[in-house]
Amino acid sequence: MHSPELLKGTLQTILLKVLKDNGKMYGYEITQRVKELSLGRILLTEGALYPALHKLEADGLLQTETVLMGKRVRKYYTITVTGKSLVKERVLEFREFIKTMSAVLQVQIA
Amino acid sequence: MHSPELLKGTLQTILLKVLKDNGKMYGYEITQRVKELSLGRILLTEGALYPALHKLEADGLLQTETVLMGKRVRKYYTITVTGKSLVKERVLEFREFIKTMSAVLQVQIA
DNA sequence: TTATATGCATAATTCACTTATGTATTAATC
DNA sequence: GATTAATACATAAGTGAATTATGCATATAA
Repeated sequence: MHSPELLKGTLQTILLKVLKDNGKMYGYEITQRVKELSLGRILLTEGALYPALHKLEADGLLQTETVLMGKRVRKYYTITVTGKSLVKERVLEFREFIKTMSAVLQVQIA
Repeated sequence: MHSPELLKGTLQTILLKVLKDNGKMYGYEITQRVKELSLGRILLTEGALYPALHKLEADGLLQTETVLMGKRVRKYYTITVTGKSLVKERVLEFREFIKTMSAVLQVQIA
């Protein structure tokens, strides 16, 4: 597991990117996908996940659709057009950040 | 300038690494060096810098020496042995974090 | 002489996160 | 058949590292 400190500020970007790449997903599914992609190193907590999703929805970056699976509720999230354009920026910004940090820490990346 | 969100959690690592690489330095000097290394993209604020330096000193990772330059006070910081071993870990941890994030965001690094 | 740069410091505030708690269904295990 | 783990959502309280604001003081440039 990574130090949670480093994760700060990356959650929105992660959520938007995963939703952009995987289409319609629900919260729990996102946590599993992120866990998988990160080889178990990023475990999203519910207390961070749901408020973040709600905020992204309120900001018009995601839209939702609630579905009843048997007796259980599932809330599916889809990225909006605005969300897609933002995620591009955010990922670019993250790459720039990595470059800058590599220069400051004098480390080789990749 | 980078989104300040991403910087969160990296300040201690930056301070320790810069001090490890450059030997004895004072606060203001560190801000200038980081600005230089980051090509102006990381501008450390005093409100973040000084409390962080004080904490690192309190934790035994840095040690200080106060010098009078004319009428002006300068507080020089040096990294301790404990600090040196920690900075190795932290930089490694940051590299791991980059790898993980690259996998999650599906971006090419370097 | 007035603004900018140098140099340190701390207090109030913000905000994204962690931790804790709550509710409920479904599947696996014993 | 009962209990545990996994699935699925949600919110509230607390934390802590940062930002913003403020304060003090010297040195240099315009």
